Amino acid sequence: MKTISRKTIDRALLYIRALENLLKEKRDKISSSELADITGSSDVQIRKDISFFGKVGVPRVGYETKRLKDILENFILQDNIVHIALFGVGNLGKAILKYPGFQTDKIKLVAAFDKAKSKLSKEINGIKIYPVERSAELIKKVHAEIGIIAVPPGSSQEVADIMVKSGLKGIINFAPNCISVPKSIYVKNIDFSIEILSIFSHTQL
Amino acid sequence: MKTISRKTIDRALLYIRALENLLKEKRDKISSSELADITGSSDVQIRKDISFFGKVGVPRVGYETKRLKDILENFILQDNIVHIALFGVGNLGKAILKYPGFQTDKIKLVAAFDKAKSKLSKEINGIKIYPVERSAELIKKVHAEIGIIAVPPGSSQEVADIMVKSGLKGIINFAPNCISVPKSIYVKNIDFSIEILSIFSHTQL
DNA sequence: AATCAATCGTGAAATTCGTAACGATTTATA
DNA sequence: TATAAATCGTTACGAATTTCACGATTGATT
Ligand SMILES: NC(=O)c1ccc[n+]([C@@H]2O[C@H](COP(=O)([O-])OP(=O)(O)OC[C@H]3O[C@@H](n4cnc5c(N)ncnc54)[C@H](O)[C@@H]3O)[C@@H](O)[C@H]2O)c1
Ligand SMILES: NC(=O)c1ccc[n+]([C@@H]2O[C@H](COP(=O)([O-])OP(=O)(O)OC[C@H]3O[C@@H](n4cnc5c(N)ncnc54)[C@H](O)[C@@H]3O)[C@@H](O)[C@H]2O)c1
Repeated sequence: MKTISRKTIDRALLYIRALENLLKEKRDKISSSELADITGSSDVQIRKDISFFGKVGVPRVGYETKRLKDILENFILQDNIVHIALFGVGNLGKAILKYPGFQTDKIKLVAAFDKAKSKLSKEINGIKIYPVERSAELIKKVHAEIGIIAVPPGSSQEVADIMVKSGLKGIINFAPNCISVPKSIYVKNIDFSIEILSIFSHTQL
Repeated sequence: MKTISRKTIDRALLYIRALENLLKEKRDKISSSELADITGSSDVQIRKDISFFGKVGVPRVGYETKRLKDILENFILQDNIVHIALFGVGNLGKAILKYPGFQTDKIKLVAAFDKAKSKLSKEINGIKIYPVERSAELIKKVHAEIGIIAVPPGSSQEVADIMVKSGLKGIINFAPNCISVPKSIYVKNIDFSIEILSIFSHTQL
């Protein structure tokens, strides 16, 4: 049995997003080369990725948009809804609470926590903000799987520890420092400054 | 002459960030394995990366924190200051304008643009918000190199086109769709939803 | 001074990944 | 129905990346 690679999965998520947009435009067929143009990948790469899922396309025609999307989604997401817990309702946290992309049929932000009394018991976009002390209890109740760190870097490790204790299995960390967690927990760091510097170095070298 | 790989550069940016933090703690020496623990990399990977820059460490001792940071920075950033222009001052754009990480000695957000009349001529964190029509003119004046797309997905391509015309060389795109630009322009897409789904799939598979 | 332990640097092996080449399949059409 | 054109799927190849293995260097210790 062949195993799917992480890179293929991440690209497949891009394909899914593109396929959703195509469906909105009532495009019911798509070729690998068109999908490549849209996603910035290559046609061969796309066919190779898709081949993992079996023979999905038909020669001379391409892929059926809906069917391809369903196949990718079924494999990667399996009808799951991802539940998110947010830690830190400051400037970034507030934007995230208001983000419509986190209130869809696939992803739902279901809990928000902050340390500051002043932020508590407010409600943003229908989500109440709770004190961090209640996070373990509430996260278990709502079955959140993924946590977002949007607290200052000095508090990110402390919050990460709480997240692990609360049973979250994955973390997205916006604080500009590394956190250490058990290796069963998956962490993705997104550091805006590093992204900018990386892009800049791209444009230079 | 060997050329440095993109992956090495991106990891080096992580090393630099870690080294800066170590310097704040007055740690003047660091070994590859300690740096590996902090950054989540491996000690061999780190030595291999650093070896591109020559013989920097000393056996039995490790690396001199400041010297290593300087070497990495000098190579990758060369005393440059990166100037950023922001497009779209909504929920996310406002958070970005207030982000201290974009007002440092290496990175400066220098211009912000929005389409909506209501956002204009306000000032956030010392940065005035201008109408998009003035972007080409102002971006050239302040010599911005990198642009941030924080407008709704329906407007991202339109904004990308303006960015290219304005002379920006790199783009970070937070809108959840792909944009097409000349291939001399480097684009980095950051799609929060895809990141979440990717993390989720990690925790599942 | 000799020895030991820690750490670096690096060439080689192993792995992962992307690309290219090409046969197979399907539809359109003469 | 035979041919042509488009597109898929797959194998083989090559490039890039990581990991391994180990020699070289240094500082500490006896
Ligand atoms: N503002 C941005 O656009 C931006 C961009 C990239 C990264 N970041 C990073 O994201 C994080 C948040 O940024 P921000 O601008 O929203 O900061 P902020 O200061 O506006 O908000 C931080 C929030 O975290 C809360 N907090 C502090 N310690 C806490 C703890 N232990 N538990 C729970 N909540 C706690 C604070 O009460 C506050 O509400 C920071 O690490 C920042 O570096 C921010
Ligand atoms: N809010 C979040 O946390 C978040 C997270 C991830 C991604 N995003 C994405 O980032 C983008 C911005 O999100 P947001 O929540 O700030 O949206 P928003 O609606 O709050 O703000 C969008 C802003 O863009 C401006 N705008 C619209 N068209 C424009 C144009 N052609 N030129 C210049 N300005 C224009 C609007 O006037 C508005 O101020 C969206 O694409 C969103 O999907 C947002």
